[in-house]
Parts: sequence; C-alpha cells; structure tokens
Amino acid sequence: MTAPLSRDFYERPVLEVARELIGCTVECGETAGIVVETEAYHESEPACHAFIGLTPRTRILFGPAGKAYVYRSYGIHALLNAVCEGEGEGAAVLIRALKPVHGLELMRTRRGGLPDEQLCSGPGKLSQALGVTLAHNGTDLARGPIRIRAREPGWGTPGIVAGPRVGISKAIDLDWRFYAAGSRHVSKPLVVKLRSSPRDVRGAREL
DNA sequence: CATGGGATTGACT
DNA sequence: GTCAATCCCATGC
Repeated sequence: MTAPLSRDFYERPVLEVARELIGCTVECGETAGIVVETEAYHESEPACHAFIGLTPRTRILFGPAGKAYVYRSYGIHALLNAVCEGEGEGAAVLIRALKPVHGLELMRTRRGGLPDEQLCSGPGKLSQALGVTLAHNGTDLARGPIRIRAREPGWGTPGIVAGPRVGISKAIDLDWRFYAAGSRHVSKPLVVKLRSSPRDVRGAREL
C-alpha cells in the first residue's frame, strides 16, 4: 500500500492534479476504490463554485490544498472533491468514479446489491458506497477519515482520455473531464470515441 | 425572509 | 426518452 498523497501533490495546477489522481486509491473506513474518472474546476471559469468568489460555501475551496470539499447536490447527493492550487486560489478536482477494490460487500449493502461496475460509477454513487457525507467537508485527505493514496508504482501509467465535463451548463467547451481509457467503472457510456489515441500504455494495469 | 437553481440518480413511460 | 426527489446556499427584496 502506498502513502497518502501529501499537500504538495494537490498544491499544483488543478488540471495536472485531475489527471494524476487517475489510478490513485480513495479509502474511507473499510471501503476503497481506484479513481477512474475526475473533473477539474477552477475559479477562472463559471462552472466552478469558486467563480462567485469567497462565500461561506466556497471557503474550503479557497483554503489550503489537500482538503476534502464535500457539498450537497440536487438536495440529495454528497459530492467529493479534492481542493487544489495555493491558498487563496479556488480550485478542486471532483472525484467522479472509482473501481471498487475493498469492502465490496459493504458497498453492495449501501448501494442495494448492484453489480460491481455500478457501485461507484458516479460522484453521488461513490459517496454512497464509501459512506462520504457532508460531515467530511474540510477534512484532511492525507489524515482521514477519507484518505487518497498514490498509485501503485508497479502498475505503469494509466491511459487517460479527456473530454467535456458532465452535468454543467457553463464553460462546456473545456475538456476538463478525465477518465481511465477502457475502464468499465466510469460514470457514463463513452459517447465520444477516443479523440486521440492514448500514449503507449502497453503493460499498464487495466483500471 | 422568499425564491430559484443545481458538478445526480433512479424510477417510470 | 422524461421527471421528481430534496436541501444548501446565493441572491434579491
């Protein structure tokens, strides 16, 4: 098992972090999964909550990197983000899908006995499966209760595809969604075929 | 204080 | 394909 990612991993351009989080492991309690899909958000574009500036809600986004930003979506779901960039700069990576690796039985209990590919194949679903709630907002992702660990070194660099973000109405031109090429655990059927072939990833572990 | 709009999901036609 | 559920928070009066 690798070490939890420290603050300096997150204290970088949010697009870099969004790409590099693919293949890392998110754990919460007895459950864990490998990140297969992310989206980047930055205060400079209107789809980001931080676009409106510093408010009680966006306080976490403008704070130090490496914290969890968890907010309620559509009155129902808790969505998990990792705060990025330097203090005073509002940015975060939304974790959108995981490949379940630990605690699958508990995940099935929480998710209604669905097949493995549907346990964490969406931002609301993975929060439900891992037990992530609003109470985790502002907690440190290196210390827990939610932890994100680095990629397993032996697995190689995963193939990563970029495309438009899901479920937003502003800044839809930005290809700030990233997912593991070929993964069966991403949140949507892949409508758009690979627009560019991923780099040579032969030998990389399938996510 | 009242209103409106979601970084979604699952059930239903 | 359509649509309701449900709540936090930003905004405007």
